[in-house]
Amino acid sequence: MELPAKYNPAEVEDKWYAFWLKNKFFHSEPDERKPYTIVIPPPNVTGILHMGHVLNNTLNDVLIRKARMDGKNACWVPGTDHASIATENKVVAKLKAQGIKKEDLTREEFLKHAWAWKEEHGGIILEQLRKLGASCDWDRTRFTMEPALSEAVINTFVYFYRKGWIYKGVRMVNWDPEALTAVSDDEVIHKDTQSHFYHLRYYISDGAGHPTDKYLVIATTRPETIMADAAICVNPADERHHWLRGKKVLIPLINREIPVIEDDYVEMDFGTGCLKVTPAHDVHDYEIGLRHNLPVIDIIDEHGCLNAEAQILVGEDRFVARKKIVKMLEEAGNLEKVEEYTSPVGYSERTNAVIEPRLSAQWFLKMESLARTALETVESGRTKFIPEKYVNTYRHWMENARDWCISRQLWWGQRIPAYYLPDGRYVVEATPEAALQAAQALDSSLTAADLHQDEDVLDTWFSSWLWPISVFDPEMPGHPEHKPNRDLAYYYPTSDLVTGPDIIFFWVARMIMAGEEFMGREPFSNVYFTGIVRDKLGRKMSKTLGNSPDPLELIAKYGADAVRIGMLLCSSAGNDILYDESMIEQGRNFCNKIWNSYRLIKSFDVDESAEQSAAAKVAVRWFDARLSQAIEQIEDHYGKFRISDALMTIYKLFWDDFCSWYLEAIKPAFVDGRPQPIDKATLDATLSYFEALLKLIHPVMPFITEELWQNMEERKEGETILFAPTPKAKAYPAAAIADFEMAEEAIAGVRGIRNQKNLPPREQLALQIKGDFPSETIPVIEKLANTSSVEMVAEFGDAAGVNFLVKTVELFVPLTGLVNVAEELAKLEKDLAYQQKFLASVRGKLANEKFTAHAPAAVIENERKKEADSLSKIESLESQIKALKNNA
RNA sequence: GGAAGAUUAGCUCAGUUGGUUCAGAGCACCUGCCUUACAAGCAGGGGGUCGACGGUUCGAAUCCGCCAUCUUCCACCA
Repeated sequence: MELPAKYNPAEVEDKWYAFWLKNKFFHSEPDERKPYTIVIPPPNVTGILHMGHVLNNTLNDVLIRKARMDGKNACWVPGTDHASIATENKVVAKLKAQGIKKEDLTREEFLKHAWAWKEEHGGIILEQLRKLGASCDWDRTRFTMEPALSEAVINTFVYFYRKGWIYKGVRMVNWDPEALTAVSDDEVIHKDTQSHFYHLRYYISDGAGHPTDKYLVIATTRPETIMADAAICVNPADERHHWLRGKKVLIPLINREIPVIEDDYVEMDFGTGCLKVTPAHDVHDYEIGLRHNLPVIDIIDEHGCLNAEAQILVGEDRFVARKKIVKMLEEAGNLEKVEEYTSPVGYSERTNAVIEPRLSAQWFLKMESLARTALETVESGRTKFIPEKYVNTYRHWMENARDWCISRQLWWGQRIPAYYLPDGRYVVEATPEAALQAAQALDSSLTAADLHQDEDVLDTWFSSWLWPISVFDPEMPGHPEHKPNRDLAYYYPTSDLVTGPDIIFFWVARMIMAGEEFMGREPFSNVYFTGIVRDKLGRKMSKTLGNSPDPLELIAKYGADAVRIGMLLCSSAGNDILYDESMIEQGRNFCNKIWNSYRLIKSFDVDESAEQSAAAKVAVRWFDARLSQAIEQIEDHYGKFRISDALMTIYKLFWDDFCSWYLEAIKPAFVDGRPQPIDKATLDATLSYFEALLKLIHPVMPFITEELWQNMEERKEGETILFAPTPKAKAYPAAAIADFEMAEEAIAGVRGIRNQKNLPPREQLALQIKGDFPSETIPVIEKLANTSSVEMVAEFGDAAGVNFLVKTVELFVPLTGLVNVAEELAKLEKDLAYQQKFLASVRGKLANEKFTAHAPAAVIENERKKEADSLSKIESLESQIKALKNNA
């Protein structure tokens, strides 16, 4: 079959992926081999593939394919996350577009819509991962809200509740008025926001609720909350305000009387030194309120609008109310001044709504003990972080972990298994039946209809923290006495986790907690943190900027292998990825290079009786060694998770060493316009090298390698490169590599002269070598430098020509009539000057007694060698200069 | 405000315990080539005071101090 001159990925990718699937090559079952396990960071069930996924899953796939070829039982478990807030938002938006309001639906009706949405959009992203070549065990696909995994979540809740670590409490939470739910501290993003600082006058009350003419001034950014004020607070040490002791002041506009109190919390030099205390709408104010027994007056409803408690502006949105009340205050004479002010404001990570601190009843999980254990897991090195710097971040968070607010006021998610009795007491049980039984133990007259389940669902992370356990054995979480099933016993702990540092607390830390709690050990050995994919200007990829390319379009345009290469080329661990499409072009070019090298090899005619040429013999000896050397380097890189370095090593091995040097050296010559046949020994060696290279690059480029590997020879039914063992390094003679490098430099020297002198490539040159040179490599030099003769000589004679050095060996190309003596002299003298300076510095070092006294022997030895080399080079340069002058 | 990390070629990054001729790689760039696998290619080439200053040392890109700039994380003074 004739191979086209360009590799066409579209034709081969689907074919081989289907072949892999049909043969269930990705499927893993426990056996006697060593397991290598990865659980996918589950993408949002309704998400679509973006560049971050491409990076993450390419890395995952490289690791899993490498492990598979290393003979391990590789298992990559895929799945999706129900992503409660994100998904519920999408469903609400979709319903809104259809004119349906969530509030008009019952919980059951809404969930029906949500499940329908999930059925329609869920799993798209998993299909997309196949295009990328991800070798997931699709038979093991999981979903965090599938029945078994939901049960695991509920059991976990019950478990921690019984343990006394889950409690219900009224707390100031971060309220997202758009998603209508509390979100955790970690889901709030603080951004500096331009706003105003309003200075307001509060008049002192005469004791009967009437203003006197004395007043104090407070500064606030939130004038719309004054109706919820419970006090004015000053620092007890602030003498400016001592006259206010025991006084009461009137809230502007509504004239409610509140006391002036004193608390150290107030900074004297900030604002006016007077703080309005609004316990219902500010975390710190709430704490001051607790200390001083202040009433909590809640004037903002769940949508962020003022409620009846506010008395004025009832029903207005908080930001509208702010504008209106400023005007009202101004008219009433209470507005002293307005300053421009930039302050940090919390935004919801999900909806970008301004977070409203709000008091509400929520469920919490105590973190103290879990965090302590999980910190030890990482500090002891049982779980390693790559790069290591994230251990610091992790430690800091773990040492300051606050209790985890696990309830969310949503419907899409696992509903909290707390059941309320009519009298307000509640029971926590895994099922309604168990709950009824428990409730009847409290009050035997109760029936199922009397119980009311908590309306809230659990934070999504409360299910994904079980992921490395629940994907294998969902009965394990919450049941420490349960005996792990076969899968869990075999695959847990997983090997490596590849994820972004942005979810180190959300997910990584909590998986470690759950792993330690339920399995008694870490969930993974290594966590490889990728960077964030940015555009080439360093900006985050976002829909609004439109700087996020569609990975599927890229795959269609360049091929999946090229996209994978492109992502890996610009990614080193822990650094952000500045994505640039030219990287993917480079990947495509590499595919093409591999493709064409194969076309060349395939074009060889073999002559069984032919002798191996001298050049081929040298090249084979060298590449054999070079391959082993490169394999050692590649393994070393993989071992340190330096994936892009491993890739670059293979890339150069393939392109530079194999194509540019080896193939050029063994390529049969043309005689009378026809290529000569190649000898069998060389062809066999070449094919074995090519196959080794395919195997080495397969984890990164699965498609083209399978295509060519299958094309190389007739393979058995169901045979695949996926399980071909990773090539192993053999012991090799270092001299084979060093010798060939000398030849490479000699060739490059001749080519350089040709280039400089504008000599046509066809014109043959002569070459003379003086010194200790590996003469067996001469046939390669003759071939690749296009020389008519290469001789080892004792002296160069007196012909005109150009000299150059390889290490300390002198080489000479006679070039009668083409040499510009002045130019050559200048060049030589420049080299000489450099060498003399270099020699002087080396000798200076050696003459320094402190150096010879302190430096290790090896270093001194090396300096002496430098000195000798330099001397010999100087001698050679001087003789060249002399010869050139004589010649002129 | 606190912490961590970064700063090396035009760009993205390596550079391990201070010592090989150590200042590197890939891309980009420049010059010459449509040479019989590949112009998505071949051959050759230029390019950096290792952020600034000071210190330790026989010797510093590497260790220490300080400053500058950038990134991220944590906290939020109304």
